[in-house]
Amino acid sequence: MIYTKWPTAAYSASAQDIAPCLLGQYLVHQTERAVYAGRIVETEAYGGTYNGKADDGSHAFHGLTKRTAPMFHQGGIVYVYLIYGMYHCVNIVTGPEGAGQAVLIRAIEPVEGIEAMLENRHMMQMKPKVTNGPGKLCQAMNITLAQNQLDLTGQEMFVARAVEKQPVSIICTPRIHIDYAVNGKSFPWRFYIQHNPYVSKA
DNA sequence: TACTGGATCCCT
DNA sequence: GGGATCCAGTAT
Repeated sequence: MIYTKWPTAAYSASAQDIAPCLLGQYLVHQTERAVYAGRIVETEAYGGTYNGKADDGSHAFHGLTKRTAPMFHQGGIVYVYLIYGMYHCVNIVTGPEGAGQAVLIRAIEPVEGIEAMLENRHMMQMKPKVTNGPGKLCQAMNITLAQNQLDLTGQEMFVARAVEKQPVSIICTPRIHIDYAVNGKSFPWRFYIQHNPYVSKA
């Protein structure tokens, strides 16, 4: 499959603006073993402010640290982190240098490399649970800390344009699993494609 | 040097 | 509803 890569300029806007734009686009990870590609169906924006309140649900809220450094990079790189000691989450860094913003990819619909995805997930047949969650899609697409800070203008990982054959409805809700965030808990920064079976539950 | 808890997942 | 599993961040 031929993919048209997003240009650097596409990552200069804020996370909350880019998060819904990523829906329907392809996330591609090219490895020696397989080319993984998935249609992004669910995202969450992190960082910045909403109604004048800082996003205390973001890793960037406490400032630049060793772990969160990629979030403060200029938009257009990947931020991968280890969660609960056993899973990984992949984010698209956005905005100008120092902004501390990123879009978490919460779910994808497998497009290419499906056999390898099933192997990575130890599953025998295609089901939504293969990639309907941030940890699941990373395991399926073999995304680990080895991919942290990758430049999205490179060949290994990138976002590709996709033309939607039919218009899709985008739903906007508060984000998931950030009850610890006093302010950010209610920010309407989760976006997903309505009725898509690969969207995570909750 | 010790402690705490998490942008999750899976099984019970 | 709870356990797995480990490291960054924070407190001693």
